[in-house]
Amino acid sequence: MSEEQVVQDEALGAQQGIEQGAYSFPSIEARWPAVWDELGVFTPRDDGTRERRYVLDMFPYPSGDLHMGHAEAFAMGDVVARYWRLKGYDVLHPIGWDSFGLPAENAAIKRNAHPAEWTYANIETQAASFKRYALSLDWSRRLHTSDPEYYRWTQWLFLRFYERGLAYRKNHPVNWCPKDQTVLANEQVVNGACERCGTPVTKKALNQWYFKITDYAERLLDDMTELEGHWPERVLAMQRNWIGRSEGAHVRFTIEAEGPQPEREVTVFTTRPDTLYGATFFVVAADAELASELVAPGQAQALSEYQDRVKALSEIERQNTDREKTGVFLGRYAVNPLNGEKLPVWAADYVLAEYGTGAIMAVPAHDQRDLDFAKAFGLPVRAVLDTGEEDPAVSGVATNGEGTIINSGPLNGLSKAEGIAKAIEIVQDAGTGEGTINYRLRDWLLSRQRFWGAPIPIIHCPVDGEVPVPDDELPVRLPDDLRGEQLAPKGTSPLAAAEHWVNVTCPRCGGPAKRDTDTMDTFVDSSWYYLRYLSPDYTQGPFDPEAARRWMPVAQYVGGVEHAILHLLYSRFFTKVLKDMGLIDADEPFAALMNQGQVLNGGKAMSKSLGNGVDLGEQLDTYGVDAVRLTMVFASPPEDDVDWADVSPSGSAKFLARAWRLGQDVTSAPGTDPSGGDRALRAVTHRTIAEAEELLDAHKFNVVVAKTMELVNATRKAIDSGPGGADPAVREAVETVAVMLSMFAPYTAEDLWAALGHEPSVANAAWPQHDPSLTVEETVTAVVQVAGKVRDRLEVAPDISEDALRELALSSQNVARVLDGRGIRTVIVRAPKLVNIVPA
RNA sequence: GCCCCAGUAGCCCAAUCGGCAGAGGCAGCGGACUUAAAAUCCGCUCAGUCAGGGUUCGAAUCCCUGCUGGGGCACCA
Repeated sequence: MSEEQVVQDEALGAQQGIEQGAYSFPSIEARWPAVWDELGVFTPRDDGTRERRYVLDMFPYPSGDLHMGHAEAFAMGDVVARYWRLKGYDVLHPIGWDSFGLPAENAAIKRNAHPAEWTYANIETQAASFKRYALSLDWSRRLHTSDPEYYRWTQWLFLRFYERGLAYRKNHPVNWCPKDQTVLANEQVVNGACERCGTPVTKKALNQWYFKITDYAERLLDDMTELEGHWPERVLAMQRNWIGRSEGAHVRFTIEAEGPQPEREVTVFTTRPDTLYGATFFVVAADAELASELVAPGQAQALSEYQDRVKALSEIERQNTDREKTGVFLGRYAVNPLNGEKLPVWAADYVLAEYGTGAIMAVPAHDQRDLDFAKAFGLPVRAVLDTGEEDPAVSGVATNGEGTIINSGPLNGLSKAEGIAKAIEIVQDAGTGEGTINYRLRDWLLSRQRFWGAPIPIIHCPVDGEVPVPDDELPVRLPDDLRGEQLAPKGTSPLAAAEHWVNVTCPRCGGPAKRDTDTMDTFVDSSWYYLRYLSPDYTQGPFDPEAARRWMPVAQYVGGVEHAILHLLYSRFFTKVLKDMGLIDADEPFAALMNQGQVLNGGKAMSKSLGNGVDLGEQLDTYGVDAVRLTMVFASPPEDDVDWADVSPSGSAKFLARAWRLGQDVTSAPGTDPSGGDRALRAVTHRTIAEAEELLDAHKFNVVVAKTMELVNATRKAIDSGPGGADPAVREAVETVAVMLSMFAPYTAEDLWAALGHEPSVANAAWPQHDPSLTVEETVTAVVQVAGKVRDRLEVAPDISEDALRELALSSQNVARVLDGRGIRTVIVRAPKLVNIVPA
């Protein structure tokens, strides 16, 4: 018996299994998964016969079972995947797990186990839940980032980045979470606290690995223009903000010799070179090496005490912008290259070591922070910009807007913009500066002192220094004999304790050497997983470049807005590097992005601490998969939050039963020509199809559900009190309902499709073509307004001429009565819908 | 403090180009069916669009101001 035959027989069996009468979601849910698997409905053909579309949901982290948030996000992605499949695209919709990460490690410590045990057990639980949830996924491409066959390629990519100078190590003060005992990227510090556990972050100087994402700042920013209109505007805004491009100038100031200290140059970054003449002092970041280098011997003690005070502050205190300005004079003077003026050099914590050059020229008259500092230490304030506002020295309010430049020699009389251009010209000619662009973006700190991640494939040799692990020795596997307490955070990586693992011979000189004991940030794993799906078994590289050419970029990416910066920025960075390596053609990984909203309960995010969580499994048991999915989609537009207390899964279940019952009332045979069917119902059907297409393209899924409900209502009416269930239009309508529902309620739709006498799967049905001749109204209601108020309605032909409509409107009794003899000033005609008569 | 988004029936939400404020659902009310109830079916009620001003023949829609809610950034020179 052929495989096809088996499938058909099973489908037939399923069809016969449908009982007349009640809609019962448990039996429907039991009927179809095996059929879908058998048919391979959701495996892309990848043979070029159809246009390819790649739909991707952000892959889950395996912490316990799926929750309501997953249910929402994946329901949305599945609508897109299923819609595109109906439209005839070859859809790739894969799934996998982001399975490295801290929670697994913490669980392992608690249970004296290996993180893999907890991780893979949770993955199996989630996989089963995904299958129950009837997502149209291609399971054959499943991946887990913690599999050696996956992280082998994460390590391979690290080495390619290393070769290109994009991965490097430096000793530097970094964000440190005292609780998780690991470093954090800037992106993982929220309001001075650890994004994950909320512990206030401290600074610690450590030798750490970085990716040089700053090399790509400009492209990351510029290429956003091609995402415009396809990504949520706020995500683009957040990324722009994070990259933080600002135009200005580098200006070199000479620091005069002082005692044993020689003369040297220090560069500042400023966005306002037009105010150079207003500089009255000079400030370097207190925590930068520069401060210690510059300080005159007599002030060294004072600086050191100040630095201790600054270090004692938590990041939260430090970031409080209301704080009094503090600082210490360094006993040195900087020479303003424009006017030769000597400016005292101070160290202060309001200047950030990380931004610009870590040194600024202070222009108190036109910068509020500088002004606050000047006031605190009695430094002079000189206005060089006349903005018409009160003198900042008097008002205490810095004037930073537009104005005319004064007290500034060659810049006098110029506007702000002219002054900036002129000042840059002057310093450039003098060789003391140049126009430049500065970015707020910092390099990505990727090393972590934790166990459950991809080991950094570097060997440290006392002779050869950093030596990359040769490609053919990848993956550098995690040792599998560390468990429980051995994994506990101690400030250095737990891997350091695995001596048999750490001690190796140097690949270059053969001498004794040690492995790098840090692991990579899990965001490295997730920065390229969308490529691995394209050729999950490929062994010649992280992915088959040919497959990437066929499928990239992702046509629709779906996920939460919480990744607006982190994951999405990193993935964009990886894509650009891979393009530079010639491995892919795409500049951007995700052509379109949809952020689904959160699922709330009673106005609040669900959380354990609030005790207001709604259990997904219980919802599925009570209302059925389809009702939960439909509720998610129908509640609001995808990007809006859904408050589970405001919606009605029981209502959804009722509707699905109502739709399903239609199938039992269709008495015509499959394949019946609808053309002789009830005209009114056909009009509703075809209008629904036409509207649904536009609405789906605009992601207004909730409205598509509403339109489907209308069609169900109209069909019910046609059956009960219209032409009856034998009318061919009724079959056409119910078939359309089945196709529409297949995007939101796959089980019910499949059952309905079978009840109509069709072979599975409805997911393979073609998108119905709407017939425009059926959607044309025979008459339309034209509204007649007098002075904007509706005074009459006329039934007219849709193609009525303006003149004819004007005539009709003007002869209306109601209009004459309202006008009451007044003259007419003008008549606006918008045929065929409206006439507005404006009285004199 | 700065920036962005959103405010439409009791509630969730619709409303192409500026053209009848209402598609759908929840809740509520009434009716049919039933010995009764559930389920099902049918029907009904409900706002003038956060407030104020402007543009327009005409504004939920465009502009300005404010209020409320949500989000982002926050000593970034």
